[in-house]
Amino acid sequence: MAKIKPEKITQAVAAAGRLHSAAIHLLRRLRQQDTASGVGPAQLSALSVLVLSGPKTLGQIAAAEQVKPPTMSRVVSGLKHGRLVEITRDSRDARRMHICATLKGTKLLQEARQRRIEYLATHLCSLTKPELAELRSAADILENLLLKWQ
Amino acid sequence: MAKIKPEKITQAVAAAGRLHSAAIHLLRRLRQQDTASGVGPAQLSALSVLVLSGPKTLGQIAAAEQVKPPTMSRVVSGLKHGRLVEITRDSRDARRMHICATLKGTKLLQEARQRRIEYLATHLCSLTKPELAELRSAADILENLLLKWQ
DNA sequence: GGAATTAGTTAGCATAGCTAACGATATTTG
DNA sequence: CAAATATCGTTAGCTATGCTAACTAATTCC
Repeated sequence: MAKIKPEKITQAVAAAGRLHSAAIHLLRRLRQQDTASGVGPAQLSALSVLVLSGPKTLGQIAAAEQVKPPTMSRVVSGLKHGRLVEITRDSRDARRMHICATLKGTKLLQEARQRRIEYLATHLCSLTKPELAELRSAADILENLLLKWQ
Repeated sequence: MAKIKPEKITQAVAAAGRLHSAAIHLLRRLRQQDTASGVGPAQLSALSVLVLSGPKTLGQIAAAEQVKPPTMSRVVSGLKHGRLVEITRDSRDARRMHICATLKGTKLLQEARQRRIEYLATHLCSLTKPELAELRSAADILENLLLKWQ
């Protein structure tokens, strides 16, 4: 590990505390919009993986959601029961399953996502343009960092 | 409602989408650090309200956590069982209870928070100073907005 | 062919969310 | 003052989501 200036650590800790708090409070608000979707948070989140990144095996979704396979097994079972996903066996490896969002599932997720984004965007409109640009840029920096750190 | 330029709405929606995604991915990472605390997420979060904002009634914590009273009743019961909070009756209104973090609860929360913040700060150190400053500023803008919007 | 590994499931437990219904206490009102 | 009403919290009972341990089935490795 490279040596890091103490000054930078101080700044990083300060930024971390604020980011942490802001992210928690933001998501707590947006979560309220999800009740309209009629599916639970875990199902909605798993569905978003499928819709945004295409078909996956059960293990892949579990890894993406940072959850153990038995948990995801039940979540997927719920999605299947609601006809939000379709499941096919892998022709080469019969242990694996390919899980794919149905049209109904895709629509449901996009509507849920739109509710969250519109709700947030409405409130963001009370900011100035430079503030908005700053938020967008900060979100990009953070997403980029998260991609790297695993 | 005041009229808003279409251009601004476009910017707001773009910022909303990125913020949403960044916040989700960030908290998903940080959440992993909490297993070390030995208490569930709802208990930890309720405890943070008490430690950061002082003693509260059950209804106040429920409102702060955006949860219904029966849910918070059970969460507080768990905290009490773990001796993380202390409960006293209101002398003026016997229906109300004052819930207060114990020393043990305060320590536990501060350690849990420190694990999250240190973990995040370590990774933030790979950013440049201007990027760090931008993140901090964005978090401030967002927190300020969240305070107002209720 | 047999052992080890891998993918997913089942069983059983704990935590957390909800609504409905209840008890106890305060407050308002006739 | 007494009765109706409102408020605060709990209990009961449901669903959803997280885990580990133990299992089945399929594949891969020796």
